[in-house]
Amino acid sequence: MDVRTLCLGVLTLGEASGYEIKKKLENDYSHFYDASFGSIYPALNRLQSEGLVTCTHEAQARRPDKKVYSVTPEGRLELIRELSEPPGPDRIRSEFMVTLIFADLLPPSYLAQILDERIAYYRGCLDEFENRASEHGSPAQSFVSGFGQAIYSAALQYIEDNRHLVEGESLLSQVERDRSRNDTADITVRG
Amino acid sequence: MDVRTLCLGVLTLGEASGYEIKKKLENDYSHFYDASFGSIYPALNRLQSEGLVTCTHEAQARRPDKKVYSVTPEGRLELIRELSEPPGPDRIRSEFMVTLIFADLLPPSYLAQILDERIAYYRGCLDEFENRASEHGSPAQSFVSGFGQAIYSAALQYIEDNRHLVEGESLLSQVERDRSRNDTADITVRG
DNA sequence: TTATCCATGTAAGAAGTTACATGATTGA
DNA sequence: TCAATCATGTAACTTCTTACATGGATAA
Repeated sequence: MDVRTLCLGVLTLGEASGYEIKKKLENDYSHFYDASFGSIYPALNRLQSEGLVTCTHEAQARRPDKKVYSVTPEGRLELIRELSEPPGPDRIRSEFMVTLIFADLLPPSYLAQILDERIAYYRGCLDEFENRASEHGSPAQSFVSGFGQAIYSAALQYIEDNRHLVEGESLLSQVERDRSRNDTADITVRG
Repeated sequence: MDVRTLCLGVLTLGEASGYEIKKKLENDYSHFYDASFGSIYPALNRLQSEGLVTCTHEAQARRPDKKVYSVTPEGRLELIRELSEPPGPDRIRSEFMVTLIFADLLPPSYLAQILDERIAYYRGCLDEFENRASEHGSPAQSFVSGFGQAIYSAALQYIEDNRHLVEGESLLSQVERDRSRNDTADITVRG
């Protein structure tokens, strides 16, 4: 699976320009894959030279032509062929988790900070998932989006429940800190 | 975060050879990062030339010398400096999830197969986590391992509960199939 | 006897990112 | 006025993987 296949896939969901493909990946699928312009534009040119997509130029005032790509029948076949290869294992690189392996070397205040930031990040992702919940075209897309939600939700819960293991605090002081942090919100202590 | 930093980190947990670093990454941390020999060995040589690790040669009969690396005080400082950079976002590439986005294009039997395989994979990972549960050196390492467990557990549960969305089966036929699949095991239908 | 483990290393190649070039429009 | 959005593209660079070279020991 490379950027070429990814573009071919996005285009089967509807015609789009390179720019729009990038946005779609950022907004909808960035949790499972991403790509930069520097790889998308060459991929589209290659797909076109292979006859897997066609391109129509939309002239625009004082701006480069918008090149809108559509998948050809051969392109659709090629995508199916690619997707019929058994998917490789998920590849994850988490600097965050690697950092925590070495938590003993780092100051507790710094650890608290990156844990807080990560929690905020997951919360933001979950909010976005909920905002987009209505946009899903197919059940399959609901499945994929729901998977992301389930994972982030589990990650959030786990970090909240277990951060004391890296911060080296007693459970008691943990609860105390939660109390002061949430003093304007509901106070819930999870079991 | 690159392989160089990763090696430096693993070596702060105890001296090791390149080969042993690779094994340790495979066994303990492969869910968050991995690296091949082709990147580990050059990284170790670079760390040595930078004075961040030292190396002792253990002669071995009819086999290349085993080169055992240890972190120097400067190496430890350098690691702390690296880890003090705020960790970048997690990068995930999941061919599996990308494939499912386009489930509509693929035969249900194939989808069932890759879903089954993924479930088996998660089960295997969870078993391994449990087998290694006793080996954790520090609470921080328990945290990291537990995080992996929490994620795989959530992923497994989600796929089992929602696979009908991609397989296009009715919930009833789903339950029927589970029944026949588990006919020698406990039958539990999750709500 | 066949595969896997042990043990290090290099070179070629794949795949991607970053930075740059160009430049008007629109909203804060 | 400052940043972001729209819009495509190239070139240099980084980083890692794969395949190869070498080869005995050991377990199935």
